[in-house]
Amino acid sequence: MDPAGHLQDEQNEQDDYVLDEQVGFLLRQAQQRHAGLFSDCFGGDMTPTQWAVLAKLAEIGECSQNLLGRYTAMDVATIKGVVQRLLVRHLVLRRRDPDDGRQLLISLSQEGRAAFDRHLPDARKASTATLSALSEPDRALFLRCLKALR
Amino acid sequence: MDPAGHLQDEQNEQDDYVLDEQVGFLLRQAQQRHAGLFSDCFGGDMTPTQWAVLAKLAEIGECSQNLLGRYTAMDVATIKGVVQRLLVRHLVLRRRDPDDGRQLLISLSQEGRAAFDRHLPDARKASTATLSALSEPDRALFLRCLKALR
DNA sequence: GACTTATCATTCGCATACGAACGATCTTCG
DNA sequence: CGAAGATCGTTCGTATGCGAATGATAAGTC
Repeated sequence: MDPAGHLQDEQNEQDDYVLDEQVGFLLRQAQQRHAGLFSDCFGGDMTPTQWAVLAKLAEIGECSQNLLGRYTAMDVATIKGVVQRLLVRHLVLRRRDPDDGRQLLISLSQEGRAAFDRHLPDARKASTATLSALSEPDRALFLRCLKALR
Repeated sequence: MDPAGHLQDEQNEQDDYVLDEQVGFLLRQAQQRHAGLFSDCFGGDMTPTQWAVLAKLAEIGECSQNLLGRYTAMDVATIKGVVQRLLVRHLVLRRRDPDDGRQLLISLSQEGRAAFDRHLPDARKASTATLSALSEPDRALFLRCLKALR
């Protein structure tokens, strides 16, 4: 009786784990795909994280490095490296907060503002290209879902 | 009434670029969230990529390192490192392909198989936890969308 | 004012990720 | 057979990403 083993608790669960159906695995691949498209649209000139910093600075203006990291979803160690690389390229400015000796204030340089303006169309292209496989209503729902599991 | 406020630049319809609405930015955060949940579920014992290799090997059996990388969506340089770390932990075996001197054949060790069996419930928990913010129908649609933009 | 706690930045170590260059090996074709 | 091209694995360099430890500074408490 019951040779296929429908013992609802154990082996049934064992067999239906398919890697290609798992959120994490799909999320990783989706991000890889987006990173590739992003690089194409930007001509390899900038990474998504670097762009995120520029875009956030353009949005809110000067900001402490720590807060900037929180706004752009980056660890303190990560934001440090990203800012460092943007500094080398003279796209951002860094100064000590005169009112709080702990903080570093980061802002867009003129070059950084120009880079933001110049690449804004590329950023839109990257977003559009990434979602191109989805229908218009699916895109909206997909973005809502993504935000929900943030 | 100029509800958008004062116009400091020639902004307007160009400047509706909001970082927090972009797919790439949301994808990155979703993956960060999942990585954290995954680590929690696994007790920090394994990374998502390492688990992907184990799960794929459990699914298809012995496999060349190169093909394994393609199945798990990893660059040749990446899969090399992941396999190396799994080798150190004795979770996988590696041997030269007797029929093709270029290839390395990777397979699960007994320990690796045991680790897979032991962690399978954790993997399910991680997937479920990641999607916990979505309704049941939304989960299915979300996964379909993720697969579509792979 | 002195002590405790909190916050910020830096650093280290480890683990993905990918492009590019390289050598070794297999396959194909002339 | 032998040269050309394809495939596989390795290595290097660069860029996220995170946990943990450390030192500097600020804020809160007594």
